[in-house]
Amino acid sequence: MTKNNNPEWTGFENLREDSDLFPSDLKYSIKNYPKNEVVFHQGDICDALYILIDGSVKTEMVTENGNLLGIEMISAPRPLAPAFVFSDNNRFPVDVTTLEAVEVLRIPKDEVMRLMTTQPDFMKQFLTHNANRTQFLTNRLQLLSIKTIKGKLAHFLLENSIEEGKPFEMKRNQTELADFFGVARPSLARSLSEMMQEGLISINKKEYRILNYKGLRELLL
Amino acid sequence: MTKNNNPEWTGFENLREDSDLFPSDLKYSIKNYPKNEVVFHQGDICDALYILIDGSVKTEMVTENGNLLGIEMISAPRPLAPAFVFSDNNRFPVDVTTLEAVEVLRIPKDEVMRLMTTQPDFMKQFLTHNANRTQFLTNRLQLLSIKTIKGKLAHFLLENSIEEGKPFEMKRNQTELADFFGVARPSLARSLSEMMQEGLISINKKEYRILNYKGLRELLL
DNA sequence: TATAAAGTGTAACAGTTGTTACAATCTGGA
DNA sequence: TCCAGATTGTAACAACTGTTACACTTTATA
Repeated sequence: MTKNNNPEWTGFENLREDSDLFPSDLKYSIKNYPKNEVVFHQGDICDALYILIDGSVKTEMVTENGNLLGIEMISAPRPLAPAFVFSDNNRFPVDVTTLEAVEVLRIPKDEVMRLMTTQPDFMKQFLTHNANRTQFLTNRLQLLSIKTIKGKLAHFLLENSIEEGKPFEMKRNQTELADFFGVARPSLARSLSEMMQEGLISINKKEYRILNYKGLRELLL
Repeated sequence: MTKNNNPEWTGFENLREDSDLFPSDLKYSIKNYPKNEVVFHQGDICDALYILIDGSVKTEMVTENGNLLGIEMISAPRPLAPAFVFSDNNRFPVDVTTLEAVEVLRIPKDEVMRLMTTQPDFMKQFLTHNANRTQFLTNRLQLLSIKTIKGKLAHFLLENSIEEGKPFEMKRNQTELADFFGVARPSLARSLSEMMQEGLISINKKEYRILNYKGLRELLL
């Protein structure tokens, strides 16, 4: 679900050199941020296209009650909330926080519009990327609409396991996973340990393994 | 939240006549559906841009466990899941069901691409619309991440009330509202009646009124 | 208007989750 | 290596929600 090695948004690696995607006179600026710094706050005006060209960040949504809802972890190169450049209420929907030192490219809105109209490849990439982001959001919706924690876990684990029986690396710790699901951390831990006792899964540090696919799928019924 | 009188997507009212948005040789087709018919199933391939030009539909997501999650009600004119034309996995994320007799315009994907490159106004409208849809989805995410039913209700009511003290019309019945929140109908009814007894709101048929704004906001803390 | 269908109010109970608290373990950096 | 902070395991209890069932009311339509 959280593929960050997606090749769908390219052309930024060698930005300072020539690029097919960009005209040579493109106006842009670059800004650096250290580790664990907030790049954007939820609600900030989004008046330009921001592209993460180096490093990685996490995004999370702050609920009115102060609870966090983890959204995703993003590795360069990828744009940050690109859809919102063009929305009527163009504000960031999430907090963006660096996980390491980060470099962010900024292209003003009117320059983005120029790119859209003059560079069909850029436009296509932009459209496809936004479409995939929408798909990602509907996935999150589906996950959140599952009512039980075990159901969410089953959905998540089945979606993330590459192949039957093979383990995979869980990139989130329990706290982050609980935020991702929008549940309390001890509740998640309880569900995990119950599923281990039931022989559905095994966990060794960050290595998760599904032991009983059929049983997991039944949690979704 | 569910504004359907949004003027953001126009130019389809007089489609059969001339339109600034469309070249005269645009290839398209039109299809009609009766009331209570499924126009698209979740998972159907989305190989074209579909625009609702008459009538209204509802969209809902079917969870793996068979539960429904109501998404929104859409009135013409508006495109249906336009983002997904360009996604890598271009499938409808929801069931689309007619609420009345409906007319749907279909523009093939390559024609959409031609429009995007030759009609800047169409492109801008498309981008803005998709941006607003993304915003809508993040709003749904935020709503779903609120853990208590009363919290969801408070969020929803405060967002929908136009002005302090003035009532507003609730367009959904309890069953639909429960699906919208992703909760069970009797649980929603219980929360509603408790909030009435606590003097927070009053309900008369479809007319909802907030009696105590401060109290409602406290449910979000 | 009569009648069926849809929508609503409510209750009891089981099941799940949140909260809080604390101990145990792991991990990164001094 | 050692220590402080982060992460995880776990328990008891309260709070909340789901499930099921049924009566009542409203609405649509034959």
